Order: sequence, then structure tokens, then C-alpha cells
Amino acid sequence: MTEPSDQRTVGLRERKKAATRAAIQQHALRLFRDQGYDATTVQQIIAEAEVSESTFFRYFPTKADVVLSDDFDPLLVGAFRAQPGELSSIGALRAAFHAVYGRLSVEEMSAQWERVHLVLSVPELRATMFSQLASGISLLADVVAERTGCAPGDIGVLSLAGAVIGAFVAVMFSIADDPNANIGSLLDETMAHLEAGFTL
Amino acid sequence: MTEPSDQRTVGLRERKKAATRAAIQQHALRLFRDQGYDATTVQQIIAEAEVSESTFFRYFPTKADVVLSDDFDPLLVGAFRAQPGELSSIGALRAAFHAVYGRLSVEEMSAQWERVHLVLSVPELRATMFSQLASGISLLADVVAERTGCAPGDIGVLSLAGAVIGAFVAVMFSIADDPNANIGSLLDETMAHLEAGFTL
Amino acid sequence: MTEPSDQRTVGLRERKKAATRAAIQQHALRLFRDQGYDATTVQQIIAEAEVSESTFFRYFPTKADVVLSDDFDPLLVGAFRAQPGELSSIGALRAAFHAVYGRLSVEEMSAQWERVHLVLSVPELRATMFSQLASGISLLADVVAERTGCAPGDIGVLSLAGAVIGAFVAVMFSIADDPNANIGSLLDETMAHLEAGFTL
Amino acid sequence: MTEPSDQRTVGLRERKKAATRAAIQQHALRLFRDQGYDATTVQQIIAEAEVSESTFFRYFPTKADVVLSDDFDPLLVGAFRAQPGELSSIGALRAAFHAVYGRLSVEEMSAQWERVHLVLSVPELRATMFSQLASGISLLADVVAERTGCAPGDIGVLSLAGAVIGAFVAVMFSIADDPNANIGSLLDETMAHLEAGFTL
DNA sequence: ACAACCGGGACCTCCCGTTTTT
DNA sequence: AAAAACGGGAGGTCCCGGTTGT
Repeated sequence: MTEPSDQRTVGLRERKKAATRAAIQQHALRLFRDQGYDATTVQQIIAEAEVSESTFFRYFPTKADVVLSDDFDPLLVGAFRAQPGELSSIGALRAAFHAVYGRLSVEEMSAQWERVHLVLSVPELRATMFSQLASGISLLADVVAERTGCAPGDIGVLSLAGAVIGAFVAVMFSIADDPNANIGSLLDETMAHLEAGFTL
Repeated sequence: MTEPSDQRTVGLRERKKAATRAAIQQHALRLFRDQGYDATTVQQIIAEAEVSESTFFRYFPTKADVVLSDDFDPLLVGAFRAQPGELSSIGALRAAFHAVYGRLSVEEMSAQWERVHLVLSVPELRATMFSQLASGISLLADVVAERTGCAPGDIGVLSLAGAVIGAFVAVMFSIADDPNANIGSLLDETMAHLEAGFTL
Repeated sequence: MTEPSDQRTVGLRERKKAATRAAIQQHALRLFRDQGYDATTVQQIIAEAEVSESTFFRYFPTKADVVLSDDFDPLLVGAFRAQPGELSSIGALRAAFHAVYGRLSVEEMSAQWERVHLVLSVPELRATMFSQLASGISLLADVVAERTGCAPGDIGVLSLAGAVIGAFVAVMFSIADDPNANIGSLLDETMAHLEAGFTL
Repeated sequence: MTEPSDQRTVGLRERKKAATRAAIQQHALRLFRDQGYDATTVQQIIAEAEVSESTFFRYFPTKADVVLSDDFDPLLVGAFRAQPGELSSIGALRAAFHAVYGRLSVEEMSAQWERVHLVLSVPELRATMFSQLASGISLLADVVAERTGCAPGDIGVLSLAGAVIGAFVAVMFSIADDPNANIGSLLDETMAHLEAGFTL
């Protein structure tokens, strides 16, 4: 799983860390796909990625985190904050999703699909997803509250965060059995529906 | 946990089943509250509810299902289907939520809160919530598709279903720390936001 | 699954029966492959094959028999009996196997593979295989005893029958994950080894 | 059913384990003989053998395994590996069978017969025999491949393994109705036939 | 001390015979 | 009388804490 493209020039150290991280994830996902998640050991992953076990666990606290960690969250937050103030929150979110998911390379797209597929099909991974969701809602509520000046516990803010994350999950479900789906355009359409109040 | 009120005269068999189910759930939730979820055994529950172990597992395939099974789902579906065709889908959903959650008795409300609290605090229960969500989204997508004539896989339908369930979850999070919150009015407000396209 | 080719002219009635039987088996195997064995109902099979349920059960006492019934047994016995007396029993068997399995059409070969694959992968079917084996050994012992004049309980006759069936099973295992294996030549090689006393 | 004699002094722990295993099997087989397989419960067995239920299932994953588990397999493998390299594979196998089955005590012989008889007469046990066979063929193929340097998938190796197991099964069938049959000499005769290429 | 082994208990599934409802 | 629900019991999995062999 390659790091989502970020063209801004960052330090060499940052880039090396990202490369290591990407290498581990990439080899791990390939092994998971070929042999199954349970049948793949951390030993095999570090052998393929040519890193030490301690390095592995520095980047990913557990084997499950290789699949679960979502590199898009910080990008999304950044893109959201960068949106002009005239946009409504939901409009800004739509733009942010578009900026992050709209221009995925074919490899990034398929890696993303691989992740979604694994998470939904391996019980152990599925079990941790709810907590991921909770964090997602919480994170989203925080940045929306920050933007609007509302409290993060405001029912409107929470509803929005829940609805966005829920719709996101629904999209993930729908692409789980279609490896060729276009995540970016589906998400954009989804956000448009949210913005329009679902006029069906 | 008392069964949401349904006064229509149905057969004796149906009433007995509902009573048995309610008795099991009621005693189980009380024991869970008093002793904790893990510390309560199925043996204790069936002793209190005066049913056999077979009967327990006939009603609830696992101990977790006593907490997780949501009696409101079928009511919600029924109320949704009963809404007039002029309403938009989201409007009909709002009305359905109002009809079901708007007039909960104090006991029903507190039982509901108890359930939410348990689910969020017991890891084993939280682990299965994601699958519950998936079923929820799927069920909702089906009934909305049925109403609108769209396919259940339509992206608009899926987005709506995901957003509603997601917002529902967010509300549940927000009431988890507040035993006296009014579920009904919070849900109504949430649905209003969804309908209006989150104008913040 | 088409009937193993038998060019001798037989009555119309016989041919019609064979055609019906083949049609049932063919559609059943296709459904089993597409949907899985358990998920396929007899109703679906008879709908596809356009026969009545009673006709289905006249040809195959149970659903499992559609897969298990081996049309090759009687052909094999016939071919064995037709071998010249100068051949040793094992030589005659080798010739018989060659006559029956040596000239399978591509469809027959793949249907045969399908059957083997199903039997080995579906627990319910695998469970009945041992009895099939027992019948196979018994049948083989009988015809060999008849040819040689020995008693069917003679240890030599039984050993031969057991060894041949066992080797046959081993071949089936080995082709189970190779859809393109040539059953005929593998069996011939196997019989050659048996005849030569396994000189390795 | 006593453990096939192994006089080498091993650790106390090993001896205790063997004793426990033997005790469970011995009492179980006695109860099966007296009351029938189905009518005997695991509770009765553990009461007689004076172990806990956990211990029972640690040694035998299922009740059926008490009958099905074959203590002779590892001995056979050991004896086979111990044969001098000059012997052909089939010759070495014959010698190994002779070494293991040739000197059974009367009790061991009758316990063995008891097992065979049970397996063939109880449907539930018969149903799993095919998988046992598969493992047997696979195991045999592995050790023969190891000895000859061939691949375990080599058709010659597989044929041999299949033939030997098949002949073994045939012998088991033939003794099922004769409690006084001499397993050792029948097997030896069988292997001789296999080695000679069945000259009948 | 360290690992392997053991007992015990909770959870869960399947099946069968009996009772209850329709 | 047919269908549905119930009780009971057996088989099997998993985990945890205590004991025992090395």
C-alpha cells in the first residue's frame, strides 16, 4: 500500500519513514491476499519487507494495524481546513474528500480496495472497526466544531460527523465486491446527496 | 426491558413468545447492571427468567444478542412503510423514528440507555457492533429501495442508509454519558439536519 | 455429465433414459459448481433439467447420488470380462481401465473432474465415499475371483482389489486440484506400476 | 488398548501422558463393546478413566477419535525409516508392517480387531474413514518420497501409497467378521502380493 | 523458574421426546 | 391432528488458574 501522493517537498527523513511504512504495508497486503490474513505471520512480512521485527512494531503496534491504519485521515483533515470559509461544512467536506480521493493512482485505488476487502472479510479485523468508526466520528466532529465555532458535543455537529462516516462506510460496503469501483466519484456523489438532503 | 407496546390482539402463542423473550431480556439486563456483563452467566439468567437453557439460546443465539438484538428495527420498518407517499424518503424516516422513539415510556427509555451503555462499555459487545451496523444499513437500504423503486445497490440509497445509521450511532455515542438524555428528540433533530443538508 | 460414450446401437428407450439421466446430472453439476452443493436445491435442478421431482428421484434416490453414482463401474466390468484369458488379472484390469478411461472426450473428462472435485470438497459427500470404496473393492474382488477361479475371500484376490481401488483413489486425490490432468494416462501408469510391483 | 510396547526409558511426563491416553482408550473401548458406541457417553468414559472432561478432549478431539486414532502410524513410519537402503520401497514397507504388526500380543490383536469392528459397524465412524484414508495415503506418500528422493506428488509414489492403503483396507474388511484372524500374517501376505505384481 | 499439563467452568450446537397451541 | 415451542441432555470449544515435572 503506497502512501497517498503528497507532492509537497518534505524532509528526506520523513520520506524514508514513509517509504519504509509503505513497503511494510505493501508486502503485508500482498501476503494477506495470497495466503490469507491468519495464515500470514509477522515473520513472513518482515522477511519480505526486509526490516527487523522491532521496526515492524514501531510502525504498526499490532499485525491488525497494518490493515486498519488509515493514512487518509490526516490528509482529509488538512484538506478540510484548507477549504475557504464561504463553503458550508458539508461543502468543505465534499471538497476535501474530492481532493484526497479524487486523484488516486490505479495502485492506490487497488490497495485501498484490498484493505477494505480484508477488513470486511476477516472477523478479527471487523471486530475493531467499530472503534475506528468512533474515532472517525469524534475526529470529524472536532474539526467541524473548530470550523463552525460550535461545541464538539453539539447535536448538529455530531449528526453531521456520524452521517458522513456512516455514508463512507456504506460506500466501502458497496465497493467490497467490486474491485474496479471508482472510490473517488462514489464518495463525491455521496457527499452531494448529503449536501442536498437526499431528495429521493 | 419491556417489549415496545403493541396492543393488537394476536394469538396466545405470539404473546407468550413475546413475554418469554421480554422476561429473559429484562432479567438479563438487570443482572448485567448489578454484576457486570462478564460476571453474569447464562445459568443465572435462566434461573431468574425460569426458562431452560435451550429456550434461552432459541431466543438469543448468543449471550451478547440479549443486549444487541434491537426490537425497534421491525417497528421502525413498519412505521416507515406506513408513511404517506408524498413524503420524501428522509422525511418518512424522520416520521418513523418519531413514531417509534418519540413516545417511549421512562422504563423503555432507561432500558434503551442501559443497552447502549453496555454495548459501548463491554469490549466483546463493541466488537460485534460493526456487523450490526452493516445489517442496519443493509436493511434500511432495502426498505428505502422498495419505497423509491431504486435498486438497493444504488449509490443514493446506500448513502442515505449509511448516513442515517451513522447519525444514529453518533447520537448513541452522545447519550452514552448522559442517562437522562431524551433519545426521541435528539433523533428527531438529527433527522431534521439530514433532511436539510446540514446547513452549518 | 454426459454418459460415457458407448457406440453400440441400443434401443430408443434405453437411449432416452440415458439422455434424461445425463441431463439431470449435467445441470446438477453446473448448479453445484456455480452455487455450491448445499445451496443448490433439488427444485432448482429439476427446473433446469425440465423433469419432474418424481423423475429426479427415480434416477437418483438422493441428491448426493447425482454426484456419487459412477457410470463407469459397469463399463469397467464389461471391459474386464472381455479381456483375453492369457492376460494376468492385473494386466486385464489395466487393459480395461485403458479401454474405458483412455478415450474420454474433453467434456467427459471435465465432468469427471468436476465430480471428483465436488466429492472431495463437500463433507457430506466425502462421508459416503468409504462405503462406495467398500462396494468397489467387493465388486472388483468378485469379478477377479470369477476370472481366476479363486474364492472372492481369497487374500490374494482381496489384496489386488484393495490395491487397485486404493491406487485409483490416490489418482483421484492427485487430480483434484489439477483440472487439466489426463485421467486416462495417469490410471494407465498407475496400473503399470501395480503390475510391475513398484520397482522404486 | 495398550500402547504398542516401547521400552526405551523416557521422561516421567511422557510416560504419564501415554498412560492417560491408554487408560482413556481402554475404558472407552470396553464401554463401547459392552453398551454400544452411541449409548456410551463421554461422562461415563471419564468417570471410568478418572480424568476430567477437558483432559479427554485434549487427548481426543472428538469421541470418535478414541476409536479412529491409530497409534500404529508413527511406529510404522519409524520402522519404515529404519529399513536398510538396499530394499525397494515396497520391500521396506513389507518389513515395516512385519515389524509392527508381526508381534502383537493377544490383547493388542483383539483390541485392534475391536477397533476395526467398531469402525465398520458404526455409521458415524465409517463416515470419517475416507478422510483417514486420505491422510494415510498422504503420509505414506511423504515418507516414500523422502526415501526415494521423488516428489510426493509423483504418480509412482502416489500409486504405491494408494495401493498399500487400499490393500490394508481390504485386509481390514476381511477380518471384520473373523475375530481370530492373524492380522500380521495377512498383511505380510498382502505386501508380498504387492511386491510381486499380483501374479494371478 | 519455567513450561507443560490438568481441572473446571462458561458458552454454544444439535437432536429428540413431550407439551402446548391452533 | 398438525405445527410450534419447550426441556433436557450429549458433544464440543475455549480459556484461566493451579499444579506438577524438568
